[in-house]
Amino acid sequence: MSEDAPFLKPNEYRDTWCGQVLGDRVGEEVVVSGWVHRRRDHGGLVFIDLRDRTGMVQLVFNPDESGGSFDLGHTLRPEFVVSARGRVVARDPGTVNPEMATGEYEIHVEAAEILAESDTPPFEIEGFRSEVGEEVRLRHRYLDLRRPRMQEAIALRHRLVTEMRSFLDRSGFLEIETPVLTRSTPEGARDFLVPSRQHRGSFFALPQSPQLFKQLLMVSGFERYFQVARCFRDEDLRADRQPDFTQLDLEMSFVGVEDVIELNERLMAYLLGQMGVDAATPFPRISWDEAMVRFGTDRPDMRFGHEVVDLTEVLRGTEFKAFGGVIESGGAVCGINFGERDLPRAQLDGLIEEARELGAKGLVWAFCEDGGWRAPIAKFLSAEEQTGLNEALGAEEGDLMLVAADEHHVAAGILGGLRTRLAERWDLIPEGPDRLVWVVDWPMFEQDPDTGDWNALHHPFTAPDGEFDPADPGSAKAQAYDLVWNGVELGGGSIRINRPDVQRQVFRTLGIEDEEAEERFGFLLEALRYGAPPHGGIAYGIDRFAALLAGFDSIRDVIAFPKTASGSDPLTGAPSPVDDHQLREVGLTSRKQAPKSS
RNA sequence: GGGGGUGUAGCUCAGUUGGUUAGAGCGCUGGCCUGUCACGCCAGAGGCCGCGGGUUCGAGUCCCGUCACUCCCGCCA
Repeated sequence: MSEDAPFLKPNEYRDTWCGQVLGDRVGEEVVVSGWVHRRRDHGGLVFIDLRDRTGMVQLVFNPDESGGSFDLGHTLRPEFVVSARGRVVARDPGTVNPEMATGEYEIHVEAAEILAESDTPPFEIEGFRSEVGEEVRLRHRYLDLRRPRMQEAIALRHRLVTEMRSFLDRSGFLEIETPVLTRSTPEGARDFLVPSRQHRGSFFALPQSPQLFKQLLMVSGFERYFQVARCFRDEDLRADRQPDFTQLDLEMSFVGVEDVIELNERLMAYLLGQMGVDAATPFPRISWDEAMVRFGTDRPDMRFGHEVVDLTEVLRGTEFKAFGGVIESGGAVCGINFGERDLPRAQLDGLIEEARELGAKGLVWAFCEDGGWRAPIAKFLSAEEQTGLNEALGAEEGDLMLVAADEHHVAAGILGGLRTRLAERWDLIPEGPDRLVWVVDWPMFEQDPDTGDWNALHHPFTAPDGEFDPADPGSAKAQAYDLVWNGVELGGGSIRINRPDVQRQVFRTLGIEDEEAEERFGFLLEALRYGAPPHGGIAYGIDRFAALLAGFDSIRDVIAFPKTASGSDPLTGAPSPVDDHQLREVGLTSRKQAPKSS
C-alpha cells in the first residue's frame, strides 16, 4: 500500500506490521498478526503469505525452528486469522521475490496461534485469473473489502476527505452538521420519506442536500460553513449515482461568483496536488451556451477536439428533404468530424443505432473522398453542398463525419453524446494533463416543451445575474457555476437569493404562488427577512471525486457498502418488509405485502 | 417506465443443428513433496443449467412469462 504504516503500540498480537518486515528488522524477533493470504505447503516446509492492512510478509514453518508450531502450519487455510512470533531473516539471493515489497525478507516462525478459522471464501481475495461478479462481491462485501485494491480505494477516499477538511479548516470554515430527518420540500428529486411515530400521518424526508440549512447558517452569521454531508435522492441508479451519496457542501457569506470560484480553485488545486493529479490551472471557463453549442452538453470534456459544427447555413435550401425539412421548420443540421477512420458498414450502422438510443431520429455518416462525400445520401447533395460541408467540418481525405438534423439543442446533444461515447473507443483523448473547466452563465430557467412551464435549471434559490425581469424568464441568467472534470460533473453551486422579494418572484415564475411558497418554504422566506447576507457556495460529489482519483468507472467501488442498480443491498437484504406491529406504530398499513425475503 | 447485455459447479467461463452420463481452469478435500511465492505431482468430491410454464419422442439449447445483476435512455431542482 502507498500509505505509511500507522504507529503501532506493541501488544500480545503484534509488535510489527506485515508490510514493515524490512531490512532494518533483520535478526530481530517480531510478532505479527493477520490473515492467511496464500499457503504453499511442501510437506516438510510450509510457506504462508500473511496479510494485514499494510501489506504482506512470508512466514516459514520449518521443523527445525518452528517446533510444535510446525504441525499448525499444515492446518492453516486461506483467511484464517493467525498470530505468529519468529525471527526476521534475509532471504538467500536465489529465493528473493521481487514482486513483493517485503520479498527480500521472511519470518522464520517459532510459535504461532490460530486466532480465528475461516470457511472457504466464496471467491479468492485476490484473484489473478478473473474478475469476480459484482453481485457476489456485494453479497460478501466484507471479504471484497479485504482486497488490497479496495483497501487502497477506501484509504484514498479517506485521504481526500481529510485534505478537504484540512484546507477548509485553515481557510476559516466551520464544519456544522445539519439534520438527516428534515422537512419534505418536493422540488427536484423524489424524497425518501420517514414516517413519524409521534405525529401519525406526517413524515420526515431525508435531505436531497443541506441546501436550505446552509443558507440558514449564513443568516445565522457563521459566514463560512462546510459539511461532509450524506444526501438522499429516490431516483433510479447509475454507475455514478447511488440513492445515498456524499457531498462536500460549503457556503460563504459576503461573496460573489468570483470569490467562490477563487476559493474553490485553490481548494481543488490543493486537493489535486495532494492526490498526485496533473491538472492544468487556472481552470478555464466556458459559458453554458458555448458548451451546449460546441460540445452539445453542459459538462464538456475539454481534453480533445472533434467539436460540434453547425452546418445549417451550408445546407439552407438543400434538395435533400431530411435536412431541408428540418431547416425550414427552424431546426438545425449539426456534424462532427471524427478524423481519418475506416469502419466497416456494420459498425457504421451500429452508430446509427447508438444515435437512436440517444434520441436521434436518424444519423448520417459520410467519408470525405475526392473532395466530396462518400455516403449513402451523397446522391441527394449537390457537389457544392458536399464541398461546403467538408470545408465547414475541416474534413480531409478519409475523414469520417457524423451528421444529425433536429432542433439545434437536440442535434448538438446527440452528437455530443456520441462524442463522449466514442472518445475512449476511438482513442480520441491525447496524453496530457486533466482538464477542469468552470461552466458559467447558466440560464435561470428552462421551459418544458410540452407544458410550457418554467423550471429552475439549477435550483429555485439561485440568484439571478443582475435585475430579474419576470416577464422574460427565458433570457434570465443565473449566478451559477459547475466544475467539470474530464467531462464529469464534479460539483456545482451558485450565489443564492438573499432578498425575500426576489425569492418570491422566482417562486412565482416557477409556478409556486405565494401561499404555496409560504407553506413549503416559509421558514426560509422568513429567515431572509431578518438580514440575510449575500451568500453563495458549492457542493461536490465526493463519491465521483474519489472514483475519478482511484480510476474506477463506478462510484460503488469507492463506497464501502453500496447498493445495486435496483437500489437494494445484497449483504443486508435491505430494503425489507417490516412486520405489522412496526407499521401500526407509525400509523401505516401496507397496500401490497412484499414477498418474504430468504 | 423503456431498451441492450448477462444468468450453467464455490469462482470465472465453454457447451455445436434440440439427441447418450453437462465440461474446463481455478478453488475445495485427501495423499506425496525442505525453498516455494499464481509452488508442483497424484486422486477425489462438487450441478434446481436463475425460476415458472409451454412446444417436442426428447430442452442447458426453441417459445412465452418472471426474477436477479449490469449498462444506457427517461428521471436525477
